[in-house]
Amino acid sequence: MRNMGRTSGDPTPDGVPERLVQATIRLLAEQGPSAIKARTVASASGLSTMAVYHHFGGIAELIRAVADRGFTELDRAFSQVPVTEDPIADLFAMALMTRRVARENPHLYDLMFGLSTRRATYRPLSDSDVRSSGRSPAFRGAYVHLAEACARLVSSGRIGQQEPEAVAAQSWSYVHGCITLELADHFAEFADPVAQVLLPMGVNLAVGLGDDRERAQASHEAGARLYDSVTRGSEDQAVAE
Amino acid sequence: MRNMGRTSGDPTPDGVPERLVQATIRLLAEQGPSAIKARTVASASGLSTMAVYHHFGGIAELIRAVADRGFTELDRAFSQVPVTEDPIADLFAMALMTRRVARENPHLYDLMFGLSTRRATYRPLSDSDVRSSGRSPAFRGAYVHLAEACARLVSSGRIGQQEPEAVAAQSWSYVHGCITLELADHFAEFADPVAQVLLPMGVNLAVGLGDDRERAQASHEAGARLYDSVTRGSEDQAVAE
DNA sequence: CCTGCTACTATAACGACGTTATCGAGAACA
DNA sequence: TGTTCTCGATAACGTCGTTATAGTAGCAGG
Repeated sequence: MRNMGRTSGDPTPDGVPERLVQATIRLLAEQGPSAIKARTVASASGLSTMAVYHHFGGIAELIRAVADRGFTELDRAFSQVPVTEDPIADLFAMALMTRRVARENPHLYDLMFGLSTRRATYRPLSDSDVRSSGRSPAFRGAYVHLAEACARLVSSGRIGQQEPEAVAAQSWSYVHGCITLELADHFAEFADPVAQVLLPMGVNLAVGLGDDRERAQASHEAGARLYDSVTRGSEDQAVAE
Repeated sequence: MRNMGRTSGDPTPDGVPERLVQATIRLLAEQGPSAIKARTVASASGLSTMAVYHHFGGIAELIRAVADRGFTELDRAFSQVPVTEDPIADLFAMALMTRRVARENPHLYDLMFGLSTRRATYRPLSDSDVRSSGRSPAFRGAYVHLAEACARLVSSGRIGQQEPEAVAAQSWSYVHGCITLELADHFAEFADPVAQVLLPMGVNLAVGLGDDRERAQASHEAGARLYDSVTRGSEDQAVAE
């Protein structure tokens, strides 16, 4: 609650809050949200339950910090996608990145976009952890990647003249909907949900936005190659253990 | 757990399980998921906590029954949409219906599609409440409306020849993504998320699937009229209190 | 050295929760 | 009437989030 427990060094801080957040993320991935208890995360971190309350204020704030960490990881995943001359390929690569992050910790993704962690509690949310527009800095860091890619797409003239925010909202809705339904096992009838739903739907959306089908199809393949090159290059460097 | 507490009368059964489910739904809508406790739903139903365990087995099963009731309401909402000669208009009306159900009880919608209620617990899910394909009968009842509309769309020849299941998955993903992001306040920048995101994106998806933009636009307006006629005709008869 | 202060943590406790054991009320039936 | 069963109320147990209390370590000044 007071400071971060570290005097210097920004990458991979080894402070107590960091240990609590990472232990919570690990419990979330291994045992689901029902395993997140004050005593559980404390003992998994080698600490007492008081550490949770001194550094975060309670379990609710811890969970919110964990969800925010999820957006930080999404931001880092988006940062690995290079900016090419094909905005739709970039968007496809970001879609596959989002799916990778979601599948690495489905419960964390559920926490990031669920309602229970936002306004469920009685907080007036006028605190300092919510800065300018009601969303956390980590969230906006990830969102600007999407918004900038959509802005590049509109300014390229490849699709019709329309608001970049609307394009971003549609792209985001399509990816988020696909991922959520896949995580909830609603795409069990598809052997390869990416090849059968996510990517064809992206091509359809691009065509609906005004792109040519051939170019959209080519961007889909370019985006898949972009994703492969990025993920193969870093090869589980994001896994912390 | 044993019977339904009623001897006859299928519509609006007044048994104890029904009272518990409706009390839970009401608490969910008014105070969020954190208000769902055994003592809370019991006292809200004028009963003791034992009623929950006699009829459901525990809070987890109650919540699952509540989520299933959500699909029952979605099924009933879809049943109110008539089958016209314009499948895309029908799909637009169903999309608006889904958004209406979701906004009537956002936390219930979150429960229906979240991960926490499915495989979070340690159940092997080989029970009898999951019948044929891993989904509840109520879910499949709602889903067939979507699947049949997509089958009508494909067989109409209006879009390209493609698998109806893929069309259904894409339609579902798009609507579910839009609704989820809107419920999580991620569309706060849009004054009218329906007119600015949901409906234009539906037109784009229809165009991407192979429809003409003019016909898709006309179906969008026809679907909106269809939705208005249905909802204005029943006018809060679904609200149980 | 001791003293006071700060930052943080462990221990123990309190109230609330999910769950269960036990028992009583009422119906069905012989 | 007696038996059995269903069902729900009461009370209890263990766990949870949270808090009060007390303790440890480091540091400044004497």
